[in-house]
Amino acid sequence: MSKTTYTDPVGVNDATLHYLDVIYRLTQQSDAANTTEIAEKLGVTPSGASVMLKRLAERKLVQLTPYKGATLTPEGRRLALRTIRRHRLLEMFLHQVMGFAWHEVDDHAHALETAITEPLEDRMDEMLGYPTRCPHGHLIPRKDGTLPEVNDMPILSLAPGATGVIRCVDTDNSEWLKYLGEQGLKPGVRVTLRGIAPYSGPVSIETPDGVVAIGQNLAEIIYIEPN
Amino acid sequence: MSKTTYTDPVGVNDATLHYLDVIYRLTQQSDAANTTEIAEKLGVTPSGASVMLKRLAERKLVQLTPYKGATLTPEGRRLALRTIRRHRLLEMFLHQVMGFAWHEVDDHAHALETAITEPLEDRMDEMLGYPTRCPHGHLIPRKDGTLPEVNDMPILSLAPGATGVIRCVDTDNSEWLKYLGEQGLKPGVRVTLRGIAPYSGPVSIETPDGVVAIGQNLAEIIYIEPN
DNA sequence: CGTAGAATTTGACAGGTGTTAAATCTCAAG
DNA sequence: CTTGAGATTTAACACCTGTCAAATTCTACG
Repeated sequence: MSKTTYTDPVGVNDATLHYLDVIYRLTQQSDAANTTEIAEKLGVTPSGASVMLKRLAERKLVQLTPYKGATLTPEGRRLALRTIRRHRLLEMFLHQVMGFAWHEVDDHAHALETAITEPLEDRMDEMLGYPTRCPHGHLIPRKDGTLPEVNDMPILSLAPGATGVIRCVDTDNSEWLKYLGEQGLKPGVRVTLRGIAPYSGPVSIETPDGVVAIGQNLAEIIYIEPN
Repeated sequence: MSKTTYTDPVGVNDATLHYLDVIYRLTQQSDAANTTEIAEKLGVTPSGASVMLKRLAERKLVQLTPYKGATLTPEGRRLALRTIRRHRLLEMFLHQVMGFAWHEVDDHAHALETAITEPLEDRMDEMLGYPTRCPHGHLIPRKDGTLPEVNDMPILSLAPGATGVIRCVDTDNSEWLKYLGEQGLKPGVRVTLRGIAPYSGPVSIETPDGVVAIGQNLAEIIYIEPN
């Protein structure tokens, strides 16, 4: 048997990569990722996550402050970014090449992200024309771990009357994605913010197909590049 | 987190599927797969394989006769055929859609075969036009577990002068595949057997590009459909 | 038929990832 | 400053898959 392996040096397996991925995403929004949040995202108990975090810390993949939270070390971040790059390239591939809808790709990509090999990653990148964003607009890390510079702003941070192009719809809720897509609210679409009703009221957005009104919970995941 | 799962009922994980896959292939050639062979194919020790086989037998996936060998149960065969179907569809996809060379696809497909989801399997099948064979000519099991009927014969079983179309090159040795491909000996090519030198001498095969001579070890993996 | 050598299994153990239940820590509110 | 709820960790354990070394079984040959 040939036993050629394209995977990383020993000890970096699926579970590890999923932890690093989740920690990376959580630390985008707060300083450190807490155990319970990590556990929730991974579908394990907090005690299980706690044990695993300690091991990841021993392996120098995360910086752990007990009772406070976890952060990635440079090596952990490297691996997380690699996984995220693969995830988002896969999403793009599934959408553009294989014709899956944008709300379907996350789950499939998740199943594949730790299994694909580097030549496959590179080939997808090439076939897709070296994309910088996934179908939802999230940035695809480059192979060197850097991220493209962008100017995405929450649509809710703009004043009514502002126009721009939707760049990112930031959620992993596939039903929300499906709905927003049906309303024409997806990356690449030029929109004008028409109004935000007070007291968490509806947000009116004008698209080429007309004006749509959505709740603020949905509106707050939409990011646009103002023009 | 949505946690949608596309994987099988509990307990059928990567390792299990790889065992079933290997046992299936080994039992194509002999009555039962022996422990040492299985261990070799999987890159584990015979004792490890022995332990695992006992567990697979407890789970009713293999029929085990101690000291004799293993056979698949109907359920084991079902899972093995599913994995093999996915492996061969992946090989076809990697070759036809993504442009990998036929000697490169086996390793990549192996890494993915236990990770892909059913919708992905179906979509690949569709994109490929419901192929019946992988790039090397192995049969792709149908979803119901049946296999297409074929009339493949070892080229060495024919008399010199016989002609036919190469249908299968039966090896997982990527160097052999590369070499045979370079010689123009791959599925779909019409060939004529020119001669077999005695005492394990070279085998002469005429292709549209000329006559090539290869060793009998290579010739015996080539199967043709006589015309 | 006996026996040596190969194949196989068993036993003892390890490492990874998870669980539940109990202990411990943190932090903000009284 | 105390305290109690919630977050976190620890302890004890389970399951899977593997290892190595020793015991066992099979088989083919003299």
